[in-house]
Amino acid sequence: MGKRILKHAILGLLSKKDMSGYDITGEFKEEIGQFWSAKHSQIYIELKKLLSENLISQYIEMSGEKLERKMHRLTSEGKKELEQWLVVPDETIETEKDVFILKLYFIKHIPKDKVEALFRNQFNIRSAKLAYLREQYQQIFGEQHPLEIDADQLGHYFVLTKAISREESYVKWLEQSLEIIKKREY
Amino acid sequence: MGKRILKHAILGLLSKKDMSGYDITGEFKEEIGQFWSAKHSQIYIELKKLLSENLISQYIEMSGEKLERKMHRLTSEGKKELEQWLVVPDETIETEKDVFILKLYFIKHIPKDKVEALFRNQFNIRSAKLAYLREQYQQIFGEQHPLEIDADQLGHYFVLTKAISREESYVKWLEQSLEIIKKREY
DNA sequence: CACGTCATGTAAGTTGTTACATGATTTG
DNA sequence: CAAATCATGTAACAACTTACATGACGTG
Repeated sequence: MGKRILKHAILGLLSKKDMSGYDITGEFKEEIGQFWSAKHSQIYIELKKLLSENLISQYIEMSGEKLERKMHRLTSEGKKELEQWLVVPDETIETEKDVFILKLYFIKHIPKDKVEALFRNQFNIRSAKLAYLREQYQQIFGEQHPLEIDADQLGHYFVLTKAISREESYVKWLEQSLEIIKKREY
Repeated sequence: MGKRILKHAILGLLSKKDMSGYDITGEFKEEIGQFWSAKHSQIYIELKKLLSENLISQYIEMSGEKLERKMHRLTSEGKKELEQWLVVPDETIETEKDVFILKLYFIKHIPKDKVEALFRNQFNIRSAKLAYLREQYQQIFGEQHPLEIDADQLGHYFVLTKAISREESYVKWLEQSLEIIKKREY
């Protein structure tokens, strides 16, 4: 048996408001997508499973004349399942896979100028991500003190600050490491 | 077509020295396992594929009287394939999945005392990991200056420092966030 | 009216996990 | 001699990706 994380991620998203498969797909392109995501093809299949497990119910909302939005709502069973899952501490943490670092492990086989190009590429991607996350933070929380943040927004606050912290640390490490590369003869 | 990352990870590991499937499994339990890993069941299958693609060759080494170690060695084709893969910059970065943060996003549905327990659990796991990584660093590099590290060890150096940096940042964020949780009434 | 987005789904293939299966070697 | 580790493999299942497939709606 797998850990059924997508199942619970969807239940969690539906706990905020009713959503269509399309809406859920969109959520995974926002901040929470920094920590979990799935493609629409997987989401539609999972929604069917959740329906058959009676954890969610479905109703149709019309978007215009003919375009159907299949909306999904947590059942009380679904809410219970979510609440139970949330409080279980995870004993193991999965490998946070990172192909760039994997490649660096084999740096011996990369020509020096190519190493610098790889670093610059990562630096650009990570910096852009960091800038985007900081902008999001500004827009949502501005200069608000964490103790004054609305309870409804607290989850969002933690996800954003964690993502920002992760990228800040990544960029810093990239800068330091590139300095070392540049100074070394190898 | 997938990105065949395990394929290239194995080619990379074999570029250092000949290894058995068991050895490779072991490597993924060491530092590089912080950034990529696979189970033995997947590794044996991948080795077969690499053999059929002529990227590696196989020979038998005896370990005792009857116990066979099937050793694998990069072919020149395999080395070429590795070197080509290493220099291609990755334009997209995959989601670094983290179930703890996913759960936190739904903090609204977690009782306050359980939140603290979840945080403490993560703190313990991450701190232990950090301590282990720092110990590894000390053992391998001691007080050595990064500019004096042997070229053969440079990949190892970057992987270790990145892992340490990641966990330091994680632990720091956990501490700050737990403080906020404790101070808030919610 | 073309293009981008909204909206849902299936099919085929790849990757990854857990469990099943077996036997040898080493160490206390 | 028991338990841990060494060593290799297969089977079944679960998770994930890419491509295929279709059609509606809104805006310039």
